[in-house]
Order: sequence, then C-alpha cells, then structure tokens
Amino acid sequence: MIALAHAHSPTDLPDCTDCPIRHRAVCARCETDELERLEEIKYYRTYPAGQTLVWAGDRMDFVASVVSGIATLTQTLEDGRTQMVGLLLPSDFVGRPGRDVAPYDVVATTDVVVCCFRKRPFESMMERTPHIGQRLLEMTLDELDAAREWMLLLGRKTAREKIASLIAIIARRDASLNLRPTDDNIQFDLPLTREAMADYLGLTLETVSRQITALRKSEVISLTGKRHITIPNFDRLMDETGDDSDGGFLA
Amino acid sequence: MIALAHAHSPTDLPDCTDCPIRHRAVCARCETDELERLEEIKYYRTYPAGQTLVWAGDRMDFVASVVSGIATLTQTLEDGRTQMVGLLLPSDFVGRPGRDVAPYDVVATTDVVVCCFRKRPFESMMERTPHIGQRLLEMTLDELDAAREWMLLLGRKTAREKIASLIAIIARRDASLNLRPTDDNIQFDLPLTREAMADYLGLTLETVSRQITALRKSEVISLTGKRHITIPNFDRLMDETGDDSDGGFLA
DNA sequence: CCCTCACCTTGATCGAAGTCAAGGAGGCCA
DNA sequence: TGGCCTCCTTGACTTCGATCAAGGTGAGGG
Repeated sequence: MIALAHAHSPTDLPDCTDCPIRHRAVCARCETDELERLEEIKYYRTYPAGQTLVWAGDRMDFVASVVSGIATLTQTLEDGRTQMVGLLLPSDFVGRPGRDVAPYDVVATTDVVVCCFRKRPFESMMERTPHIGQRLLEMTLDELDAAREWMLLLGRKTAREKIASLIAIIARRDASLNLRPTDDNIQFDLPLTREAMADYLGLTLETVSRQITALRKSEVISLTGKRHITIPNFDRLMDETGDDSDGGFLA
Repeated sequence: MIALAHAHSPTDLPDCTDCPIRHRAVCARCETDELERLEEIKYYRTYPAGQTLVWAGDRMDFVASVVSGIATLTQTLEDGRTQMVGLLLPSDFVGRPGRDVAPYDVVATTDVVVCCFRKRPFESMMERTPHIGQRLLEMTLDELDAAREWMLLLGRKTAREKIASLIAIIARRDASLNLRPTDDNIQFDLPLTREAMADYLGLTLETVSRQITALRKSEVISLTGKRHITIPNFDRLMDETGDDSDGGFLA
C-alpha cells in the first residue's frame, strides 16, 4: 500500500527499521530482536518493468515481500487465455511457506524491488516466531476477501461496472497512499495497460477501451492522455460500479 | 472434506477426539491438552437445508467449523445479482478471528452441523496456541488458491467449460471422499440445484441446464434423473474443462 | 526529424449467453 | 388422487461483449 516516494537501490535499504514497508509487510509485528534475525536471512532483488519474477510451475526457493513497484499474479489456460488473479503492491507477500512450486506467473508491471528470504530459513523462523505467522494469516485473510470481491465482479458485473470498479479501487488506493480524502477531483495515473486491465477484468482490451471511452462521454471520468484520470464526482463513479453504497473493496 | 457416514445429532458429538473432522479442521494440529481447552468453549449447532446461518452485515460473535453437510458463501449486488464465493465442506472454517461483521451470507445447502466457538475465547486461545493459527493459515492459503482458480473460471472459461469444471471438481471430491480412484464410471449426485450451480459459475440457470443437456448429448456425462451423474470417461470430461491436463483444482 | 513500435481507439459484424416465456416432472400434503 | 409446489427443460428472441480489421497517437532511437 505504501510506495516509495523516491526509489531506493537495494544497497540503500540495509536496515529493516528504516524499511518503507516495515509496518505493513509480513514482518509488521516483529520485535527488534526478531527483525534482527530476519535481517540475517534477507536479500533484495530488483526487476525491471515487464520482467517475469516467477514462472508458473517453477520451483521457488524463496518467499518475498514487495518493497516498491507493482507486480501481477496471472494464470493461463493452455490455449493462451489469461486471467490476472492478484495485484501485488508494496508490502504484499509473494510465495507460500511449505510450497515448492509456483502456481502462478508473477510479472513486474513497473520496476519492482522485493525483499527475499530463502524459503527453508524463513519456514524455520516462522516456527519460532508466532508474530510472523500471525501477520501472514491476517494478510492472507485480507487477500481472500479481495479475491472473493473480485469473483463477484468477474461473475456478475457488466463491462461498464467492471471498469468503474477498477477505477474506483485504484482511486481509493491512490488516495490512501497519498493521504488525500476520497472525495472529488481525484487524479491519478492508471498503472496498467488496457491489456492488463482486460486480463484483470475478464474482458478483451477492445471492450476495456470502449468502456473507458463511454465513461468519459458520460462525464463520469475525464482523461488526460491515455493514462491520467480525473474523477469529478466520486459518488457518481460509485453509482456505476453496481456495488451498494459503501462497497467495501479490494486491497 | 470428510463427511459423516451417518448423521450425528449434536449430543452424539461430545468429544473432540472422536470428531470426524478432528484431523482436517482448524484444530487438526492441536495436542490433547489443547483440545481439552477447546472442548470447554465449543458448542454445536444444527441448521436444516435452506436455512441461512449468517446474514451478510450481521454481527458475528462466533467462529465455527463445518462438521457435516454443505454450506455456501454468497455475495449479492444491490439489484439482486448473486455470486457464490465459496463452498463450505466438512472441516472448513466459518468466520474470521478479529472481525465483527460477516461479509457474506452463509447458507446451508444440505442439513448442516457446525462446531462453534465464541469469538473472544477463541481469539484469546489462538494467541496462546500457535497450532491453531498455523492450521488456520494453511487452510486460508488453500482457500485463496481455490478462489484464484475460480477467478480463472469466472473470467475466462466458456459456459460449457465452466459446467465441465464444476462436474470434474465434484467428481474428484466425491472420489477422494469415498476413497475410490478418479478414473472411469464415476457416479455421484450433484449436491447443488441448477440455480446454485449458476450462482457458482456466474451463469443463468437456463444456461446451466442447456450446457448439462449438451454435455449429455455429447456423451461426456450421462444423467439419471436430474441430479445423478455418471462419467463414462474422466479424461474426456477433463478435455472439456479447458484446463491443461493435470489441472490442479479447488478444495 | 522522421521512423518504428507499443499502445490505444473505433467500426463492422458475429456469436455466446441472457432474457422472456411456456410447459414438463416429481415430491409432498390434503 | 389430485393439486400444488419447486426444480428443471426447451424454445424464440435479444443483447452484450468478442472478434476481425483498420487506423491513430506518442515516446524513443537512429
């Protein structure tokens, strides 16, 4: 949820106590001494935008936290149809203790920095450190809620509602990120291409494009360039999502 | 995953050590002494088929394990469109420690027996008993995988593939339940109405009905009555699901 | 400066699934 | 035994989003 205002290179991030995701990641509940032990087994990796961090089916010998940037989890059917099943933001966790083989592709959407832990040491650390397991449970339950919200969207919403929902979610996230209120004249850049949005929403990229145009023509949103969005009236946008008024939504 | 061969009434189930879900539920890893403490705060409830156990938005002052029967988790949009977001089988967990308000409706599909724990005592027990949290984490991660598999189905599969996938999953579950091999001439009863299947698959009940008929006409399945299904050739069915050969699937 | 390539938009057409409507089958109760 | 129910099937028609196809836009590199 928290992005770096200015990108750090791995060597700028030696110390967990200064870590930008310290209070949100899997290590959030750790005490200083626990953090010190984590520090010993961690290492940073960076990936440029577009690169695949993990291929579905590959052995994974590490788990990791996203420190900065955005990555996606995607599944693919044998004939090439793909569905995004998760969006990884800073502090989100990659991998699963106790599992050897990655079930999804993990792809960097922007440049990404991750804080990795070799799986075995992390697992044994988890046994000794309930704080890690507790936090991971909390995060996993949140992700499960988000996945279920997304199932409702995929199964029952119209294309227009899907786009409106996605824009609302990104707007909310951006607002919370920059500590601005979620009201009117919110502005932000879409971090996803039309194709990635299509993969997220279970649509084609043409439909995504058409529905964005339609929302623009209805003045629910306005566009500057292809990616920069302004929301003149947030309630107006929420009306288009199909959710009931408050509409608790995704991570 | 394990159902009772013969239904117990609540009073038949006084003792955790004899519990049919002892080795699969949230208490699976507990030692005898931990079990004894759980025993003190548990109580059973039964619900007849069709009854709602929990309404979305209600306060929930308990968490629970499904002991026998099947229940569904569903979400509803304000105009009435509904999407099933989870299927609760024996040993599955209901509720979330640390949360007060239920986010989904929980409805009994068959007669259901649940083993309840008042939320506060359960939460404080969780703090002292890492085994419970560990097991809950494992179960939640499994559910998250299942939800993501389901997202792929909802977003990218055709109606025919959705139906084939659902039948395959129920067949697999039934086979594992009865310790029969998943090969040919599998037979079982669909535990869901056409409408419930539609809610699960993001379809209408008419489309479900038509696709079941179509699969019957293609001799991928055969029907006896409306609910009893025979699968002459399991590989044939798998070919219709759109998944790649092995196709790791849901709970 | 212009070319190229990735990304996006728009149009025309098609088809899968939704909608509306009618009726069948079986279980349950009076 | 007959008359509900609820659950399911089938048909006719409509519609939303996919598909196929053609171009537009803008950033970066030669």
